[in-house]
This record gives sequence, C-alpha cells and structure tokens, in this order.
Amino acid sequence: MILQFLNSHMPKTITKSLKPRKKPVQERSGQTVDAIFEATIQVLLKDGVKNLTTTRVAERAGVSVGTFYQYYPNKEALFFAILERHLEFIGTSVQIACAKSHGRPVDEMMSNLIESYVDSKIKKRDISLAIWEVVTEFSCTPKYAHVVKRVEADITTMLNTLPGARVEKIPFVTAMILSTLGGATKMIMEKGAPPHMVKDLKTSLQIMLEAYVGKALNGSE
Amino acid sequence: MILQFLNSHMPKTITKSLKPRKKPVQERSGQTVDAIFEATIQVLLKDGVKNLTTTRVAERAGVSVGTFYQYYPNKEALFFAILERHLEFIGTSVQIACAKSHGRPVDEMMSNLIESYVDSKIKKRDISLAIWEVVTEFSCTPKYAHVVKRVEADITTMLNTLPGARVEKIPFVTAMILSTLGGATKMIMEKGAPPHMVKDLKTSLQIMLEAYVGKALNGSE
Amino acid sequence: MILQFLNSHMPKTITKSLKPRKKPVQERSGQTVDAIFEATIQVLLKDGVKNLTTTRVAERAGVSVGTFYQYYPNKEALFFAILERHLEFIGTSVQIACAKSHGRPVDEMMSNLIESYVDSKIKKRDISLAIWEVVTEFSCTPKYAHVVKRVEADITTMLNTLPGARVEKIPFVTAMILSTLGGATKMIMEKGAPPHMVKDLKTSLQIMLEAYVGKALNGSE
Amino acid sequence: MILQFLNSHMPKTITKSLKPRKKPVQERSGQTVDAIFEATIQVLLKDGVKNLTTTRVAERAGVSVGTFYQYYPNKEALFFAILERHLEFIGTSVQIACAKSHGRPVDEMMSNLIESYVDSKIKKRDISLAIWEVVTEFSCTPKYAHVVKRVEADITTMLNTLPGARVEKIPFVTAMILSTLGGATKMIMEKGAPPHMVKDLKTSLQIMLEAYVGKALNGSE
DNA sequence: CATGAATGAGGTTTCATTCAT
DNA sequence: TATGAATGAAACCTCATTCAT
Repeated sequence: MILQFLNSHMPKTITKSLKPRKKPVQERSGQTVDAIFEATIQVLLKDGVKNLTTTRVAERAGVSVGTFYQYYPNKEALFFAILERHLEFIGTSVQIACAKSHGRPVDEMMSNLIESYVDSKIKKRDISLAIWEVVTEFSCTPKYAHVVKRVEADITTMLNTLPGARVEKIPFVTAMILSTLGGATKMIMEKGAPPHMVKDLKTSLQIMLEAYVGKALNGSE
Repeated sequence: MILQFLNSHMPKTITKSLKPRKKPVQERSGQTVDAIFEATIQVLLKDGVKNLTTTRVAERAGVSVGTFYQYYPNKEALFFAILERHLEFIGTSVQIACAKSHGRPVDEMMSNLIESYVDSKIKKRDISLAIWEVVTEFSCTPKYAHVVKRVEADITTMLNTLPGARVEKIPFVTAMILSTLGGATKMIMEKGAPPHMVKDLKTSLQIMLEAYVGKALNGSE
Repeated sequence: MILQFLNSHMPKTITKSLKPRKKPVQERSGQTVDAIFEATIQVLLKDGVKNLTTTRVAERAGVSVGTFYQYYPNKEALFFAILERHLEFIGTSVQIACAKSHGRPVDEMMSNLIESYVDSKIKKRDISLAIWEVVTEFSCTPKYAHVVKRVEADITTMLNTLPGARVEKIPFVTAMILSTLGGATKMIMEKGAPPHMVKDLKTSLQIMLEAYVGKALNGSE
Repeated sequence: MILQFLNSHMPKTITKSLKPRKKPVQERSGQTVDAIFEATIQVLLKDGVKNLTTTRVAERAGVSVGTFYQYYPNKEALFFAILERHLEFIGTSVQIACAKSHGRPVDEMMSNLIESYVDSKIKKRDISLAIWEVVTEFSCTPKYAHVVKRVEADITTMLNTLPGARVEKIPFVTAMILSTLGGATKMIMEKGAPPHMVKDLKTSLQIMLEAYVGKALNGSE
C-alpha cells in the first residue's frame, strides 16, 4: 500500500546522510536502538508525523535527545530506517510469493500475491499506518526506488511466465496491480482491518485482479 | 484518489476555526482570494507542504502576510478551503454520473463512474497532486466526512438500482470501488498522466470493476 | 591590524549566504538594524566571540531573536556585515592617504600612511578590538580578500611612484608594511591606546618604515 | 607571533583547573599524552578550533574520550598545555639569544633576536598556525602573562646593556619589537614561509629594528 | 483594508563531560 | 585504566501569528 506512491515526482528536500550513525557494539546500545524504534512508531501513531519531534521520541524511548543523535544523524534518518525496514519486509514477502508462482495459472499467481501482500501489511498494521504519513511527508521516493523496483521486478518476472502473455503490457499491468493492492489494503486498514473485512478484501482483490490480468495480458487486439 | 483516505482514523490536531474570515464582497477581495489560492497550489507543487509558509504563499500571491490573515484565520483554514473546493468538484462530477446511471447495467454504471472520477481528477491534476500531501499532513478526515459520505451515498444509491443486487454487500463494495479508483488514478497521475496511460487506466478499471461488481453483488454464495 | 591576517590559509567552514535578508523599508527597521549592530559590538567586547549568541545579541538590542533573523540570515552574516563595514572604513582612509602621496618622498608617504591607518583604527577602537577576535574565529579570508587586495593595491601603486624603486620588491615590501602596521597598532590598542602611546607608536612606525622602505626599494644589491 | 597578543585585555572565560589530571608515570601514559597532543595539532590544522571536539581529538589520537579526560580535566586544559609548551619553546630560544647578546652592539642584538624568534616559529610552523586561532578563541592572556613577561624581561635586560640607552623608553621599545616581530612573522607563515621569504623577512626585520632601536634609545630629545 | 516588522515558542542539533561496565 | 553510551544544557534558526502604522 505504500509501494504505489514511491515513483511519485514530488518536491524533494535537501538530501542528508541517512545512514545510522553508530553501530551498537555494547549490549546497552542494542536496547537503546530498539527503544527508539519502538517509540517512533508509538509517537507516529499517537501524534502523527507533524507532531513527531526528536525530543518527544527520545522522551518516550526513555533516553535523552543526545542519545537519539548518537544513533541517527537526523530526524529523516530515523524515518528512513523505519521505512526501509518495513519495505524490506513487504518486499521479501512478495518476492517469495512471486517466486513460487512462476509458471502457475493466473488465479494462483494473484492469490499468492494478494495473500503475501495483504498479510504482511496486516501483520504490521501499526507500522503500516504509522509509516503511511511519513511517506507523503517526505516525498522520499528516490531513496526507496530500489525497493519498489524490486517488487515490480518480481511481479513482472512472474507475469512473464504466463504462457502467451503480451509482454509489452506487463509493466503497466504490474503498476495497476500494485496500486490496486495498495489502495484497497490501506482502506481496509484504516477501517481497523477486522478479520471478516480482510477476508472480503482478499476475495474482492482476487476477483478484480484475476479478471484484469487475464484479460489485459491476453490475446488479440 | 483522495476520497479513499478520508475515513482514516489518524491523529487529530487541535481544531481551530476554519471558516474564511471574510467573505469576498468587493471585487478586489475576490481577486485576492483567488491569488492566494493559486499561489498555494504553486507553492505546494514547487516546494511541498513542509516548505509551505504563509509568508511564502502571500509573497507569491503578491500580497502581504497581513492580508493573507484577513482572508484565512490560519494556515489550516487555507488547506481546508482548497481541499473542500476540490472535493466538492469531484463529488459533484461523480454525483451527476451516478444519477444518470440509475437503472442502467453494471458496465454502463462503472463506465460512467470511471469517466467522471478519472476525468475530474485529471482535469485538476496539479491540484490533485498538490493536495495529496496536504491530506496526509492534516489527517483532516472528520472535517471532510460529509463529502466522502456523499460520494459513497451516490454510489450506493446507484448500485441499489441494480436488479437483484445483494444489498448487504453494497457498502463494502462501494468502499472497494472508491479505493481502487483512488489508488490507480493516483499512480497514473504521478507518472504524469499522459493520454495513452489515461486511456489504459480507464480500460483497466473498467475490466476490474465491472468484473468485481458483477460478481460481488450477484447471486448465491 | 586586521588586514594582515586576511590572506591566511586556515580551515574554512561551509559557506552560507551572507547577504542581509531584508532592506529596511519602514522607519522602524533602520533603528532595529542599528540596535543590532551596536549590540553586537557590545557583546563582542563584553563576552567575546565565543560567548556571542544570536539570542544574546537580540536581547541586548532589545529585540527578539526572530527580529534578528529578519535582518541577518545567520550569525556569520552578522559578523560579515560588521567586518565589511569596518574594513571599508579603513580601506577608504588608506586609499585617500596613498593617493595624495603619489610622487612624494618616502618619509611623507609613510607619514601619511601611518597617520591614516593608525587614526582610523584608533577612532574605531572598540570595533577594531571587537572584530579582532571575529577575524580569527572565522578564517574568513576569501570573503574579504577584495578589501585587502584593494589596500595592497593602493600602497603598491603609491610605492611605484618612487623614483628608482626596485619594482620587483614592491609586493613583499607592501606586505611587510601592512603586517608591521597591524601588529604594532593592535598592541597599542590592547594597552588602551592612551594618546601619548599613540604618538609614540606613530613615531616608532615612522622610523621603522621610513628606514625600511628607503633601503629595501633602493639601490644596488 | 603569539606573544604580541598575550597582554591583551580580552574577556575571560570561567577559569577551571588547567592542570593535567595525571602525570604520565607509566610508559603507556606518555605515549597517550603525546598522541593526544599530536592529534590536537592535526585537528586544529585540518578543521579549525571551531570544529575541534574532544571526541574528534580522542578519535584521531586512537583513544576513547574517556581516556582523554583521564589526562586533561577539560578541553581548555588541552589548549593550555599546547600553548604553554609552545611559548616555553619560543621563550627559551629568545632567552638564550638575549643572554649572549648582552653588551653587544644593536645590530648584533637584533640579529640574534630575529634569528631566534623567527627560526623557532618557523621550526614549529604547524603548531604556530594551529595555535594562532586558539589564542584568540580563549583570550587566555592572564594565564600566560608569565611567559610573556619573561620574554619582555629578557629583551629589556638585553637592551639595558646598550651603552647610553634611554632607560625609560626601553619598555615601550620592547613592546614595539615584539609586536613587529609577531606581526611580520605571522604574515610570512600564512604565506607558507618559503625559504626565500624567510630570508627576506629576516633582512627586513633587521633593517627596521636596527634603525628603530638605534634611534629610539639614542641620544637627545 | 493593507502592510510588514516584531514576536517567541518550539524544533533540530551539537558537544563537553560523566560514569557504569 | 580504558571504554563509549548516555546526558542535557544550550546554540541556532523557523514560522505562524499579531498589531501598530
């Protein structure tokens, strides 16, 4: 659900180093990093990006601002870290699903894709929602391009194993699939993602995408 | 494309009066309001929400900050105004499309809906993209609930005219339709919305939604 | 006394815009700018560069930090403004002295130069001392190069009007003159520059420089 | 070149203990102290005082900050140590030169003084330049008064051995000599102190000071 | 009504220094 | 002793908003 926005062309902010500043070598460090991470999600969920300040994150993490800056060179780096980890998570999940769908019929492909995407999102619902805001706040597209590209590549490759697929249409179809997955999943999560809705969501997506991919990549024209 | 996010459950900022401070009664006033409006879009597009300051907007609009605050009680009110106007625009367009689709077959319903939604978005592509950031920035949901509800109502009513539709499923289906429309359209706009893509987008949506609504509201289970 | 250090080669800091941010258009502004200027000198004299903070300057000037930043984009710009004005002052004074010494004998040249340099420094003793620290703090050489070059050029040109001067030695001699003037004048100012000392200073410099220039630019070797 | 500023009247910072915390008794300690010392000079030269942090110095010295603070109670103590050592070096060199000039003619006195001063500065050019900034940063005058006084005393004593010297003028003349030496030498070092310039510098100073001392301490008036 | 100077709370970030391991 | 994680005061700077002119 985030993936769809990452090829956006929005205004960029000046780029700074986003690399974590320090590798935790002592025992204590690891805990601190985790605490900050956790705190960020909570603050994001409770106050929104606009009200997330480094001070507040540090406070909630139970450390001082100084400590915060020992691990992240700046606020954006924090967001970057969270986003990256999350995207990596989704990406991997999707990748596996795609891999095992090679050569399978369309319905199975879509089913696997939907399952992996929706489930990985739902599993990290808090982070997903928290991050959602971040993505737009910093139109950080270029920085995450690689993760998106990777997911696109996975799907593209999978679709290519469909016999008789119209290759030139695959990229567009991939984009449609991702944006549909994204849009609908986000909506469900905002409604609280109760199990029955998740089930309906998957069924709905299955109908849509199966029909779509089937027709779009098929045949004549 | 914005509609889908408006039932979000995100953190609220302190609510202030969002009513424009002064009704444009004189000729000049109208011009000023428009100038500010226009300037906001431009600044949004050029610098992003994060770098939008009231001073900058005023400058670009060719007036002083003081004047700005004569027309908007605060920054949020400005965003509110822009969002509202935009949503109103989409809403009306969709409403008309739904109205004239009453009693028509599914494919025609979807076709009309897609046309109206996509076209009204594309027509205001700049504003759409500019606003996108704002929507997340202020999780202004509650304030726009009425506009979203209205669109949902329009679609729901329309779907109700389908003979034999499973009424209890209509709300969910409506939500799916809207989020799909939203997700895909946004994606296309971020890619620049070249005409051929817009055409493909409409075709794609038609396939998906026609198949989806047809199956989802139909029959047995 | 400051001039001598401006061709230094010390570490540079990242360059930011040093241009004043706003031209005072209202009456009030002018006063504010002056107040800030005055306050800076005082803070510099009382607390030293190290303890000069924008807040402190603003406070002493009787304005808020915000106001400060309306006129100077950053702290360095403040220093730049003060330095530039001061150097301009000395530069002009020296320039006039050099101009009227063209074609005159060495003793008169030196006498005019010493008078103009020392007097203009003494007249602004507070600023001179205050600025002294600033110059070293920011090794801002490159930015002021033009003023130094200008003074060097003035002296060089003047020396060139000496009949039979060994032209190739003039640049070095100029540098020696400036650094001697600088070193000694600074010392006297730090001792409080009581009138009798200023007199002795001038006499001493006259002896040194007259002898030096006479021998260094003359004759055989 | 630093000496000239040490009778300055600049603002003081809160005085802390500047004594090294621990005498290097073990072999290891000595190495550590040296490493820190060396590192400081390098950082000073590379980044300037403003960017010198205790952490950075420790890093470059290959030790931890903690270790740093085992040897220096605070940052200022570090600067103090470096300055003191450097001044001691110059002071001793000048002292010897003065001692052996007792009773000699003016030209020899100046020649010895210039040689010793300039050479000892040049020999430690890096340190000299590095320290330069520090001197102004901390207007640490009072703390070094003794070293300066000592040099002044050495010169004064030497000048007193001049037959027929006007004793009451000696202190002022001493100050002029020192500030001239300082100003000119600094200038040359900032230009890189290439050998030929150093030679010219010495010649120039010889001319100036010989003429100056000769006339200033001589005769009638 | 318009102007734009002034405000100041609040955000980000740095760095000297301490102290548990 | 050495380490380096943690601290937090304090610096810089921004920007929404007010109000005298």
